[in-house]
Amino acid sequence: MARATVQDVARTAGVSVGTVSRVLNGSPAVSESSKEKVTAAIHQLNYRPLASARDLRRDRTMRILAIAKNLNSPVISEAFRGVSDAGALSGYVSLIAPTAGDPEREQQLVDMLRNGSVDGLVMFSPTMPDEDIGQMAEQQCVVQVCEIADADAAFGVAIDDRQAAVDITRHLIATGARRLAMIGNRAARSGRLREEGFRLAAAEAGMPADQILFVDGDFDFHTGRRHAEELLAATPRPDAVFCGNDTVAAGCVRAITDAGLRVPEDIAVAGFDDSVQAEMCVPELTTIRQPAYSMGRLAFEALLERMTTAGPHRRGRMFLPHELVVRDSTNS
Amino acid sequence: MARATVQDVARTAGVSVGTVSRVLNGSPAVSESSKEKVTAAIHQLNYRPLASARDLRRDRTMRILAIAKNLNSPVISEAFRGVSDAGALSGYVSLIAPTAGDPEREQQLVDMLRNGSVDGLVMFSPTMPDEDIGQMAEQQCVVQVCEIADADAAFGVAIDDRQAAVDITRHLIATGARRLAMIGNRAARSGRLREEGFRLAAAEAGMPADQILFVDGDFDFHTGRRHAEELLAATPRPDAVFCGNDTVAAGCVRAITDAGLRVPEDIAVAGFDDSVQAEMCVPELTTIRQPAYSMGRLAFEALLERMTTAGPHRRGRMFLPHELVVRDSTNS
DNA sequence: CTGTTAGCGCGTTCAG
DNA sequence: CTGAACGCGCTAACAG
Repeated sequence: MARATVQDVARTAGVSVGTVSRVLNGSPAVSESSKEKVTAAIHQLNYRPLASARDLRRDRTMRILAIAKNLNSPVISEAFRGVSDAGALSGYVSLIAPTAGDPEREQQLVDMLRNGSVDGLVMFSPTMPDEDIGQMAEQQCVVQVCEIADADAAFGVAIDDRQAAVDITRHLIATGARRLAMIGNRAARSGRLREEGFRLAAAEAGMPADQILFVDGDFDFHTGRRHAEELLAATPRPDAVFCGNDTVAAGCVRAITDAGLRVPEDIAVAGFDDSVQAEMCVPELTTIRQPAYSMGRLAFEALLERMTTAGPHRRGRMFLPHELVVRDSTNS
Repeated sequence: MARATVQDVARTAGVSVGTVSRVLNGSPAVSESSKEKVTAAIHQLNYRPLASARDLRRDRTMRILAIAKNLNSPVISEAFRGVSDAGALSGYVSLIAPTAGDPEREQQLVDMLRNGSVDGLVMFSPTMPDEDIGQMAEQQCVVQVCEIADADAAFGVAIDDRQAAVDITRHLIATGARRLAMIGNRAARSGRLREEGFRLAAAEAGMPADQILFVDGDFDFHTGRRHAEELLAATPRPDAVFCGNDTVAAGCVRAITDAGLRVPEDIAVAGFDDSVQAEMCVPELTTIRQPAYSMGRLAFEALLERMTTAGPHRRGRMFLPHELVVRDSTNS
């Protein structure tokens, strides 16, 4: 049997399509008896309003799309949960899609906003240049989470990555670190900010910039492990390593341990994100906790504002407080 | 400025909407000069066809939706990558959404197929009863990956979880295990199958069923850790633990190590999935590798068949080969 | 309270 | 090769 339409429902219920539509949309202007007949017919025909027809008519979809580089990141999936829960309260369905860092795929997903496949966009780890995001944010319903582009028109919520890096680096220094190193990720904006903070805190403590080791890589375990091996070979050997995230830190700890050295006695290690990796690691990682869920909720609120109200919208960055979590991978 | 339509494009290009539409859809029956004028107008007006209107007219969306309990699972995200890549080759955009195990949210997402928001569904970890899936698979474009319902009309691709569990349990036994234990997850179908295989292999080796320890929990680190602590308190203490997945195994290893025992000398531990956790763990985990990416690709192929051809479709289960990966968490 | 009707923007006949 | 016109399924405005 083919798909039922409002027409079919109206016919079987013995009413007009207008009445069916009113029942469907919860209009109060329907008699009890009509409502019953329509409800029965809907049930009998197993009818569902066709999304595309409804969307076309209403000029909105009640769907939003989140775009991220990958879905494995605990921070992203937690933030998306916040987006999703907040969205559900306002009747929105939240979808997500990974780009794998491919600009073409990202563009295709972003186009879903432009062509009206979704009402709004939440961008987690954009590949496109800042200007493009700024231009998009000028008129479109887009918000950013975690990674915020340098664009005036855009709105984004994140933690202050630079300050968080300052905080955790200060902790390393306060607990005895003299020769600092960092395994970072310059491909990510947050990675660059963390590097900035790291260097700021080091300079503040009077450490000569040319004695600071820095290696660049991805946010993954193998990166951490391999790059830590490089650092171990340096002379003088660093006595503290700040890693761009917990997974990298876990790789770093692994390399140090495999080399027969102790964490934190020989080398202290700090991570970032307070993901489950931080607790899985031995020793457990000192790290920075991000309020990811709240970030997601707040991002949706801002997006909702853009989707439902005209005129100028909230702009700029919203920073949420982070928290230094001290565990056993650093000295006390 | 308001959104441009085909009308606007036609007007600026000095042609009819039909011609615009033909250009848009790559029809060969358009003169070169018309095509140029239309292309220029599209560019000038920054025009994009409205998805809902196009979907309504064409009666398809070229979008598919994957539904999973959560997005953090490495197997799921890898399988989704397979779906996504295969889908892209056929022009489909793949989206994914987590249910967090909430049946209501799952239903809402499944409804997106029924109301035509997407053309097809890939189900990873269904909450709904098997009959519902079977009924849905009867007429709808749905395929399953990893977790396959007991329903004739459905199609799904996975590994043979039971056999994989048999394989890895045999390995434990062959390398000296005498008192087996398992930390499983009966909430998941795959978890139940792995338990079956585990018990099968144990029985095959002549181990009395009442001497086999089993504890039930989620597929996460804390479950593994907490339940391993229980197992350590048992008398006699198990000398091998098969865990429902790698993350649980990592928790298990952690509890054993914290208790001052050695893995694998005192207690061997086996995981499942060959996720990155297996390599992060110390010692690295013996585990079962799933061809997740291929599973995703094949699932999409089957889905495509359902979406594009009428009549009866492929049914039943498709099992892909798994692989026992022996590392240091078990004896040799 | 209800029925009728006019589009939403697009793809696709069917004439020419 | 092109234009005109219809209708996809639905909601909302209007008339009763």
